Formats: sequence, C-alpha cells, structure tokens
Amino acid sequence: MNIKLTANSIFSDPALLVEIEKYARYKSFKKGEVLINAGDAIVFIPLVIKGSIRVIREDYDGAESYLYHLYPGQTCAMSLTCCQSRKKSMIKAIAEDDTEILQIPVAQTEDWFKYPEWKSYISNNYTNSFSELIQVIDLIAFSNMDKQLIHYLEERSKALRTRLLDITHQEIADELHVHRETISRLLRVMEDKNLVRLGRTNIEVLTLK
Amino acid sequence: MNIKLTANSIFSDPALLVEIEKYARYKSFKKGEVLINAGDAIVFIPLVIKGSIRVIREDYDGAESYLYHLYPGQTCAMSLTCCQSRKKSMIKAIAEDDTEILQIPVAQTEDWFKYPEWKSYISNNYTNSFSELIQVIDLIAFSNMDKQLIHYLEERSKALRTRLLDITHQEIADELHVHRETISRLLRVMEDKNLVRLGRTNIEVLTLK
DNA sequence: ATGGTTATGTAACAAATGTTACAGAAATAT
DNA sequence: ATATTTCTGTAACATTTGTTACATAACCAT
Repeated sequence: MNIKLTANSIFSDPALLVEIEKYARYKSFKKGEVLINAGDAIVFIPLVIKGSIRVIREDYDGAESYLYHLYPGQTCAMSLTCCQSRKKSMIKAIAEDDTEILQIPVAQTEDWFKYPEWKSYISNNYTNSFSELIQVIDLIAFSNMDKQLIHYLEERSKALRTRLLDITHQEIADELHVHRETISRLLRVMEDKNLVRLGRTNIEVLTLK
Repeated sequence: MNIKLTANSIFSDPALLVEIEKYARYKSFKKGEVLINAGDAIVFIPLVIKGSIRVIREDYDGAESYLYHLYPGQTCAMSLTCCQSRKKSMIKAIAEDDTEILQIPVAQTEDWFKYPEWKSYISNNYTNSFSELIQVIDLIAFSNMDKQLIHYLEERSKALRTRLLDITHQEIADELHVHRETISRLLRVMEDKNLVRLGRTNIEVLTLK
C-alpha cells in the first residue's frame, strides 16, 4: 500500500504528501467492523480513502442515534475536536462497507496547519460536519419516524451502493432509538406504497433514482 | 468603549490584542434584538463580551428549534464555518439579555491563526459547539417534551440570571417546535409538582439551586 | 428430521403529542 | 368604559409511538 499515492487523491501539496507518507498509517476494516466506540480515547484522526463509515451517537446508557456517513476524502471533525481537547469519543463509528483509512496521529494535525491545503481541508470538514448535525436535528425535531426511517435506509443504501440492505428491523430500531414494532409497522406501510421490498434480514430500497 | 480593554478578558497576547483593537467593532444589542436571521450572509464573527445570545435553528419553512446559548468569552463556531464556506446562516441568533459583542471581520479570522492563542480559542469553540449540538440531539432523540421543556426553561433562566422569565406559552411552543396546548399542558403538570409558578406572560422557574 | 434460536407479524392497549374548537381572563386601544 | 386583542384553560378526539404479549416463519445446529 503506497500511502503517498493514496493520499494523492485528497491532497496535492508535495510537502504535505511527504509528511503524510511519513506519519500516516494505512488501515483497513471489514464491513461491519467497529472503528471506535463511545468512551474510547481518540489518538488518531481517520482520513477515509475507500468505502464509508457510519457514525452513531451513543450515550452513557448505550442509547444510539444514527448521525451520518463519512465518505472517501472526508475525515471526522468530531474526532479532531475530541482529541484536541483530550475528551473521550461521544460517537461510535462502524465500517459500513469494506473500508480503508489513513490514521493521522493527533500531534501532526496541529502542526500541519502550516500547510494551507491541510487548513482548508480541516475547515471544510468542520463546515460539513456542522451541516450534517443540523440536518440530523431537522430530521428528528421536525419530522416523524417514517421520514427518519426513509432517510436512514437511503443513506445506508447510498453508502453501500446497493439497494439491497442486509439488515434486521431490530438493528434499525436500535440505531433510530425506537421499538422494533414501530419499525416493522412503518416498513409494512412503506411496502404497501412500493417504497421498499421486505425479506427476512434484508430490505430492498426502491426510493432511489 | 475601549475594545482592547474589553478583549483583554478573553485574550492576553499583546500582538493579538492590537490586531483586535484595529479590526474589531464593538456593538451592543438590546434584550430580544435579533443579531442574525437564518438565510442572512455572514460577514463577521461575534465574540460575546457581555450578556448572552440564544441560538435557534430555523429552516426554510420558518420552523424553529432551540439549540443553545452563547456566553461571554464564546463565539459562534457555525458562523465561522459558514462564512469561510460562503454559506448563508442556518441559524437565528437573538440577544437573550442586553448583550455586547465584538464583530471580527471574516478576513482576519483566517489570518489570526498565526496567533496560537487565537487558534486554540477557535479550536475550543469548535469543541464546545459540537458537544452542544450532540446534547441537543440527545435531548430531542432520547427524551420527551417534558424534559426538553425543563431544559429550555433552565437554560433561559441561567442566561438571564433570573428565575422569572417573561415569556408566553406560544413563544416556547414555537422554539421547541410543538403546539401551544402541549406546552400549557406540561406547564400545568410542572406547576403541580412545584417545578414552576405560572403567571400571565411569565414563568417562575423553581428547579434551579 | 428435530429442536432451538432468531426474525417478523399481529393485536390490544397505554402514553405522548397533534389538532380543532371554544370559553374566559387579562391587557390594550379607542 | 367599551371594544378588541392577546394569553391561557379546557375538552374531545386523532395520530404516532411505546409497551406487552404471543404466534408463526425461517434459519441453524445437532
């Protein structure tokens, strides 16, 4: 795995690429693997190279709430702020698909602000994360579970680039923080409307272009 | 108004203070004044000096959802990311009390990263804003309206440093995005539990130490 | 094939909130 | 003082989601 070549798709500054080659570690995760749990200390920043990462809020009780996905070229703004302030992770991160990342040690992330490209990369990621979180708030504050469920299925479908999701009602219920019966009920209605096709342990999402 | 003297309570680097004196503008708002509306272009970053600012998500339909308060020494992380990416404001900001701020032009916020104190100030504000937003998500995802209502009243009470809030049920309902009747119902129950005392256009919050 | 486990379907009822409608009380304008 | 507006109380009913309980179907291990 040539790190420099990989990072090349995100950055172009040769000096920065040299630094990345020097400090970054390549790491790959299998579909479904947990990258980080709520409460873990954060010692590196992940740059997504390939695949995607599902980010979920998890509170002290273990209650979960789906937030958003990270895609190639992106990093997790919250892990940046967390490690800078030496706080534990507030979120859980799961490889949505087979996923490859570069791990950047915390120390470098500060230092690299001298590279304009790194600075604007981080800045853009902050912007992006904020608007993702605001979107989450919109969804849960302004709409019922049916819309949240559609959004959740579409996002996971998009992340996996397949309409057929291998998933149970219980898993969805957990990540949307409702009861399994509610999800089953809503899915039945959605099936009647031809928005999904239901199988055992899988759901075909029919709402994407 | 001596800007340098005012900023002195937030920063200590003399060089940075000189820059602030040169570029910052002092501005004051009366209680209830709107500092910025959703959709406005953002051309400056506000540093809160005195008072407090209530930050509210407002979507394209005008639907509102209370987010958090900004206090002296703080700035709005979202206005930073917004102006850097030339996006319109996603939030509305209202002076909770008589409030004084310093307006920092967008251009300087970038440049001042050369001052470590500014960099860590901004970084801390990012961290803070993220955890505030996560708290908002926790509240609306994991709890019913009664807890949200108590939280809302306590936050406003804290921001105004008074237990007696001058506020109508309708205003609360708007900012928590529920119907007035729901708020009235919940407040009656809260009054029975001696958590609040209700008057016309005011509420006394009894849950604070 | 059998039995156990997991996933889903269904129903009945409870609780929270939305929705509509109206009444009365308090404030404000004239 | 009177009329008008604003704020709050209340009720009845609808909708959404929570809660409990159980049945059935599909899968899995032996």
